[in-house]
Order: sequence, then C-alpha cells, then structure tokens
Amino acid sequence: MSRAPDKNAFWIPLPGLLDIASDELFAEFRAELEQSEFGDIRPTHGCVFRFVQGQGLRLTDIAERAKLTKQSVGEIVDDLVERGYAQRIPDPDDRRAKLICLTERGETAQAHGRKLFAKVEKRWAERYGAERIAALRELLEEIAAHEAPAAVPERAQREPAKV
Amino acid sequence: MSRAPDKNAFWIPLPGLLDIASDELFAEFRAELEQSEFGDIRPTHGCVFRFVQGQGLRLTDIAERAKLTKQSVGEIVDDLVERGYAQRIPDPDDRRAKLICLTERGETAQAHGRKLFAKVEKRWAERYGAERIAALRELLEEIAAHEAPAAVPERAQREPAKV
DNA sequence: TCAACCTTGTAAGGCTTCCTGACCAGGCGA
DNA sequence: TCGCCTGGTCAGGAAGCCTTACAAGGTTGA
Repeated sequence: MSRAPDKNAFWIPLPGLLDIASDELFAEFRAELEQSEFGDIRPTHGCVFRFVQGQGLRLTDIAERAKLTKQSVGEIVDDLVERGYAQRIPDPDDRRAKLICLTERGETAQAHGRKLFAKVEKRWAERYGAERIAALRELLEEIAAHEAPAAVPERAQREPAKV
Repeated sequence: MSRAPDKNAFWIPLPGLLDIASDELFAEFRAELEQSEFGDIRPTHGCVFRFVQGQGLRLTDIAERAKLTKQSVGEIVDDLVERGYAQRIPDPDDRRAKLICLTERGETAQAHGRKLFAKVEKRWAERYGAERIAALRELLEEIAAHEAPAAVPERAQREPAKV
C-alpha cells in the first residue's frame, strides 16, 4: 500500500516511545540514588524492593509477580542479603518456605527510593504539565491493572485466593 | 515525613508503569511478528530497522542514536547480514566507513514491522480510547524530542551537522 | 498411614546482550 | 610527512536471565 513519501519514515513505535520515557526517568532516579548511601543497589534489585513489604513474601511469589524464575530471584535475594538489605526468615506456616523481608536498612532504602521516584515524577509534572503527567499515570495504571494484574498487587493481595 | 498507613504501599513508580505498558505492547507485536515470515528477527535487531533507511547509515551513527557501542551494533549487523536483512556497502565519501543498509528483504521486514506496530497501537486505541492513546503518543513524542533528541532523527537528520 | 505427587527453594551450567581495552586502516591538519 | 583523530573490528568479560536436575517438606487418597 502506502508508497507515500518519507512522511512517517521516522515515526517511532509506541513501545519505543514508552522506553525512551522510562529510560530517561529511570536515569534521573539512578543518578540521585547512586550518590546516596544506597548507591550499591542495582536496578535488578528493584523486584524485591518493589514487592516485598511488611511480613515478607515468598521467593515464589516475588518471582511470579516480577515475571522471573525462582532461581533468578534467588540470586538477587542472595545479593541483597549479603549487602544487608534483606533477610530470609523461616515461614511459620510452611517449613519448606522462607519469607523474604527487608532489614531496617532495607526499609529505609525502600522509603528513600519511593521518595526519589516521587521527586522525579514531580519534576516531570513541572516540566511537561501536572495534568498531562497525572493523566499519563492514570492511563498507565489502568493499563497495568488490565494487562499485568500480577504486578499490581492492590487487589490480588487482599483476596486470600479463595472463592 | 508521611508515616501514613499503607496507602501508597503499592504505588508503582512511573518508570515501572511505563515498562509494563511497553512490555505488554511489545509482546503483542512480537507475538504477531514471530509467526510471520520474519520470525527470526530478534528484539535486539530493532536498532537497525529503526534507524536505517534509504542510503544507509554508518555503524557509528547507529550506535550513537541507539546509545550502544560500535562493537555491539557491529555484532547485531553481522547477524542481520547473515540472515539476509542487511548489507554493508563501502561509503563513497570515506574509504574507512561502510554504509549499513537494508536488503530488499530487510525493507519488506521493516515495512511489515511498522505495519504491525501501527496495528497494535490501533488495538490499544480501541481498548483504552483513541483520544487517550493519541494524547499519550503526543506527550511521549514531546518527551522523546526533549530528552533523547538523538533517537528522534526528524530534525537532527535534515541538518548536515554544519553550523 | 503411607505411596504418589505437588510445591518450595537451591545448585550447576549456559545463553544473550551488552561492555571495556587493544588495535588497524584511512583521513586530515600543521 | 608526522602526529592525531575517526571508523570499524577482535578478544575477552560481566550482568542478567534461563533450563535442567534435585533435595526436603507438604498433601491427598486408597
């Protein structure tokens, strides 16, 4: 079909645009994180900080939500334990399992990270318009809830998986 | 500050939301691509299909736009040449350089890919609202032009880099 | 109650993608 | 023409993730 000129020769696919925005935003986050006292936390570690909270979570659950294998998450957790951010405690309900939870330092880092993400988002709100960024977030949250419910624990977690 | 309850305990950082959308969209694209006759094209190859066009582009230029090293792009191009999608022709203006350009098969694949991306985007427009997706694209294009101009060749390419 | 089966987590090894460092050949200014 | 810059390649390595295999603990049903 369309043998039109070069009109859309430089059209960028939507996933590409999303990646550019994500990378840039994440780079701003990293730049600040790296010169904080938590500079040894790498991007990979994110899956733990993102999902673990309170009582802790099983390796299997983190893996499922992060869409990674148990082995991969296992390595990441090893690393975080070595660095003093996380710990494995035996699951009282199942002697095979261990609950991955954050140490105090880990919780401090998690809180710091969230604050940093909020800060960067606010900066973009000032740069591109608060309403547009708010609309962006709203749309993306809807998309996430629809397309990757496992990664959006709000409701999945409240229901004990019993019908 | 905010020692509020668990209100935003499951708040997802903006880069994370962008990644979820990107991954999902890209997965839909891949699913269709893989069962086409171009199923052997891998995500990594994208940097070539995305930037190469017409006369061809130097390795160095692709690398700069894709934010990769020359070595990495070199490997990717090797792979595409082996598979018959790309070729290296000597640059008439500089005997050190080679122009990376697409073969006929490569151009067909590129066109097919673009069509697929457009199709997936249209599907999302139907799913989430045409206006919202259009606004999303508009905002992201503005962000890309602002944050990663090298990856948005529209104007960069028209100017012969002479001031 | 116990055999068969499922689940949780670990160990070992491999692949892909990207990087750094070292280098050669060609271009270019003094 | 010498010294330096640039385009591209070669070799080796790190990070992040995967597959296969397995041990230990739970669960189910005859």
